[in-house]
Amino acid sequence: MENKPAKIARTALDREAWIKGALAILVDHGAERLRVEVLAKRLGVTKGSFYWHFKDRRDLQDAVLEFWKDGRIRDIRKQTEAEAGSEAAALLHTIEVYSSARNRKGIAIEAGVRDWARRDPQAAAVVEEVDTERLSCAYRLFLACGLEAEEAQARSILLYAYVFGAAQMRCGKFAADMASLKTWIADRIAR
Amino acid sequence: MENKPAKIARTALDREAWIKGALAILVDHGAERLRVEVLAKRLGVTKGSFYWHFKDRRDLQDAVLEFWKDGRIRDIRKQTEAEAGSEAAALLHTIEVYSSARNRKGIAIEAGVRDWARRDPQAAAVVEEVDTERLSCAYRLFLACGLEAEEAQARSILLYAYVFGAAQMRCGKFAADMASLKTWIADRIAR
DNA sequence: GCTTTTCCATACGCTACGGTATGGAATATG
DNA sequence: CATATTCCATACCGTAGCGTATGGAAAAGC
Repeated sequence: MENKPAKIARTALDREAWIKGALAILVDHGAERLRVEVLAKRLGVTKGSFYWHFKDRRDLQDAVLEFWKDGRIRDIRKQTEAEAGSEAAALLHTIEVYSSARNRKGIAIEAGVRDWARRDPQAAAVVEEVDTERLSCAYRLFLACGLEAEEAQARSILLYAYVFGAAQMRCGKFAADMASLKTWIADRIAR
Repeated sequence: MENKPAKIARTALDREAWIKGALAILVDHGAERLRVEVLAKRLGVTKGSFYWHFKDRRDLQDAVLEFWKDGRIRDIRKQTEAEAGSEAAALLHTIEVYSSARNRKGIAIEAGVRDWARRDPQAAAVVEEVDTERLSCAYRLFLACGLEAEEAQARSILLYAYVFGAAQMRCGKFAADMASLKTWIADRIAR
């Protein structure tokens, strides 16, 4: 009936702290479970605090989406920076990063947002913006590799469809050694 | 000797009618919105009826998953039946069918279940069973095409990762003429 | 015709959650 | 020191949904 701490010394929360907590819930329990009171409890406060920082639940959701969108667009631009001649390597690197186990957290958030987008128009709009940006980045790299416009488009789509599809599949019982298979696949897509 | 008038004329509901209704809700609003009272209202009855046919909400969910699994396994086996020599065509046909707009309903249900599986262990188990069966079917076709075991595995995974990834992407703003791009991609995967 | 079984309605208690209203403690500010 | 602002707690209302208990009508069985 006590035991309030469970967290470090409480400093004042700001919007970003709430957004970070919201992302954690998104990962652990999905967008549907992103509830005001649940989030407040997670942060060790009550919803009285929440409604100080946000107008309502929708306000938080929009803030989370905006935060995610900005980060993803910054990231894809950084990942696809390539010096002349190293564009093919950048493509393989991008596939690696975006489907790597060491990017677990990012993939989990991605899955949560993408999942969210299926029922929420605002989330869908943000996902489409991010997807469009990513496809454009890959497209530029493929063009720089000397491909024709149409093949560059097709490969870009194949690249991202594979990456997101793979993250969603359960094929543990089908293939044991994923690593070498992924290498083969990445090559098939990018070269 | 039962008749099955669609909705208005009140005939006694059976388990399957509830399951079909549940699938409709799954498509329209997602697994999270698959609620007893909502479903009952959709079927024009009250939940008093529901609890006669099902023990509880979980009982319905399990029934829906079982129903879906059986259908999907029957379907993939049928789609990948191929006479000797036409295995490559069967592969292209499979890609076509599973990513086609004329399979809209099936894709929508698929998305709902796959989405559901992210938060529900029972759903996850069923999805894994279905995925494993599908991968095995594709794998057999690739082998019959003369590929080595490892490449057949890799292509099978690429095939399904692409199909499900594509269904999840929003690339309307990126590419206008999807049809020809999809043909190119299917070829890249299966040949 | 009477009883039993089938299928559904109604009513109830309970929990979770969104949003509001208001007070209160801590900190900053003059 | 006094006041204002910031940040959060508490209390409350309203709705949605789960599961149960019970009754009732209609069909099936005898």
